[in-house]
Amino acid sequence: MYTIGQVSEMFGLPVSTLRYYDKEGLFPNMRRESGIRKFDDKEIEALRVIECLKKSGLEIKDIKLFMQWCAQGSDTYSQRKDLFIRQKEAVKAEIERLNQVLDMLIFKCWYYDEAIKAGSEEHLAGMTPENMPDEVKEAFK
Amino acid sequence: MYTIGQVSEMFGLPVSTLRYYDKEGLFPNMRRESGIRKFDDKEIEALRVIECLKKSGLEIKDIKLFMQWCAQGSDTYSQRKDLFIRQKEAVKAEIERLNQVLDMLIFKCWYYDEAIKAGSEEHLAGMTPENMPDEVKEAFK
DNA sequence: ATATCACCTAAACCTAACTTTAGGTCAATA
DNA sequence: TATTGACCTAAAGTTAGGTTTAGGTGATAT
Repeated sequence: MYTIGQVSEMFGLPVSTLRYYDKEGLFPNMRRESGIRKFDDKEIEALRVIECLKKSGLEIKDIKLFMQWCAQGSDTYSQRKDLFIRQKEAVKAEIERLNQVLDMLIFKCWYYDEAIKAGSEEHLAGMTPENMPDEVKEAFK
Repeated sequence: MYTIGQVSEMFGLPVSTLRYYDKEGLFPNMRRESGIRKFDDKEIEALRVIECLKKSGLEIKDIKLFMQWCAQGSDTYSQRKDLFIRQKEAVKAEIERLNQVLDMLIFKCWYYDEAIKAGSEEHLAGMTPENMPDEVKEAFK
């Protein structure tokens, strides 16, 4: 059982953010004592899941839905599982996209390395992959 | 030499977005003919870089800076390279973060699989890694 | 000749996810 | 007793990255 200030410390989140999450319905049936929020283990675990789902790209309103499913009990297991499957695929896709971006960035680092060495970019204009180090070739498409 | 409509098609970006980028200074000294924007190869290449830097998490105002460096010539090679190095590290870090999120999501998929099989979550409360498949263990921390 | 189409601008609008502000309660400390 | 500190609310403000609107120009198709 923690106060909002303690939870803020634990998670490194501003108090205002926790209040905002609560207002958005991310902690359905959180306890209160004379108006003051009491974060139980259930809310702490919820917050961990919130952080995870947020990082996976889910919006607050959809996280709210998930939390409502949790409050509804075992009838919603498969909806919850499906959500996690969707987010899993979304994160996989995002990682793939970022790996392509990474290739391009690796190429650009090499490109400017060469440009700095030569003092100009001119010789880099009609470049073919043969003249590039292996790690850079991939990025050339 | 392309019109804004052609570039919109090529990149799958709304015309309004291209105008917005221009207004934000992402195409310094783009040509115009009687008021109408002309996208040359330089701008097309710029747009490719813009897409990459955006996906790497760079803000528009910093992309604008980069484009100004490009317009300034060879004096700014090392600043440009440093930027790409920074973004490369940022993307690497982001990929790592997402891999952790992915672990958690894999765990949750397994968790709800078990819960569905058993009809309840009760037996999952005091779980230790031994009872989990290999791919799931990592996510348990 | 008129209507449509692609282009233009400035300015208002939009959305998500917070953050800030202004004002208030209550308990403990100086 | 007065003030500090942790909590509360409702409502307004903020930011990034666009999108939409309203009004205008000029070339081509009917």
